Amino acid sequence: MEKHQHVINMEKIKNIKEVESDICEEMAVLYKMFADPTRIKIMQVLQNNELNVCEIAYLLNMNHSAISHQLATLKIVNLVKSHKVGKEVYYSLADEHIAKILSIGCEHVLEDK
Amino acid sequence: MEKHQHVINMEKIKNIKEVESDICEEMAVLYKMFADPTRIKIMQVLQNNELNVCEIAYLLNMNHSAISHQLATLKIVNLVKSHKVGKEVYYSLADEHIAKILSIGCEHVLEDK
DNA sequence: CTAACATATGAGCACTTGTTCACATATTCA
DNA sequence: TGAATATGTGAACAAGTGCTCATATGTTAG
Repeated sequence: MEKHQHVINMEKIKNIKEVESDICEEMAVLYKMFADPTRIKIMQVLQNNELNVCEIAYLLNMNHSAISHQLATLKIVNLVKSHKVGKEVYYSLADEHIAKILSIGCEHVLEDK
Repeated sequence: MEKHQHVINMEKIKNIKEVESDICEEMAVLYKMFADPTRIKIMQVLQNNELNVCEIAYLLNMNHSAISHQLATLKIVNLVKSHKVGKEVYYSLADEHIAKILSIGCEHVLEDK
C-alpha cells in the first residue's frame, strides 16, 4: 500500500511526461531577467536601437550605476551584447528571440484590459 | 547647457518611443511568475492536464504546502484556474497564452546547446 | 600628465521571496 | 459525531535582489 492511494489518479499521472528539472531551472533564470521593470525598460529601449549607458539612463531617468549593474546581469545571460566606441559602450539586444518574448508578455498584459 | 551634452545623441534618442512604466510593471509581474523553477514545473505538468494539489506534489516530489502556496500565487495573477470536487481541488492552466510563453522560453534555453 | 567624463564594480542596505512548520478549515465516511 | 484526508494559510527564516554610494578603471582632450 502506498502513501497516496486515494487522491492520486495513477492512470492519469502515468501519461504525464516527467518535468526536466535542469531545463526548468534554466527557464527560470531566463524569465528572471524579464521579471524586473528596469530590465524590461532597458530591453524595450534597446529594441531596434544601439544605446550607451548614458543614453539609457537618460531615457529611463535613472542612475547610471543602476543601469550599468543591470546591463552587466543582462550580458552574463546573453540577452544583450556590447561594443566599445571610445569611452562609450554601446549595448543592443543579443537576438530576436528577446523581442518576441517581450511582445508576448506585452500582449498578455494588454489583453486583460 | 544640459548635463549630458557629449554622449547622448539627441537625434537618435528623440525617435525612441517612451517606455510605458505601468505596462512594464505589469509585464514584470507576469514574468515573475515564470521566474521560479517550481512554478514552471507546476505549469508544465498542468499543460493538457487537470491535477489536484496532491498529484502535483507527488509529480514534483515536493511538500503539499509549498505547492499550495505557489498555486495560490499563480491563481491571484490568473495563470491557473481551479474547481473543487469533494475535498480535492483541481487546477488547470487559465489560458493558452501560458503554454506559448513556456514553449518560447523552453526553445530559447534549448537553443543555447 | 591632468582634468573631465563614461562605465564598471564592490559593499551595504532595505526589501522581497520560497520554503517549512504548525495549525486551521473543509469534506467524506464509518 | 469523530477520524481521516485534502487543502489553505500565517509566521518565521534563510536566501536572493535592486538600488545607492563610494570608488576604481578606462578613455579622451587639453
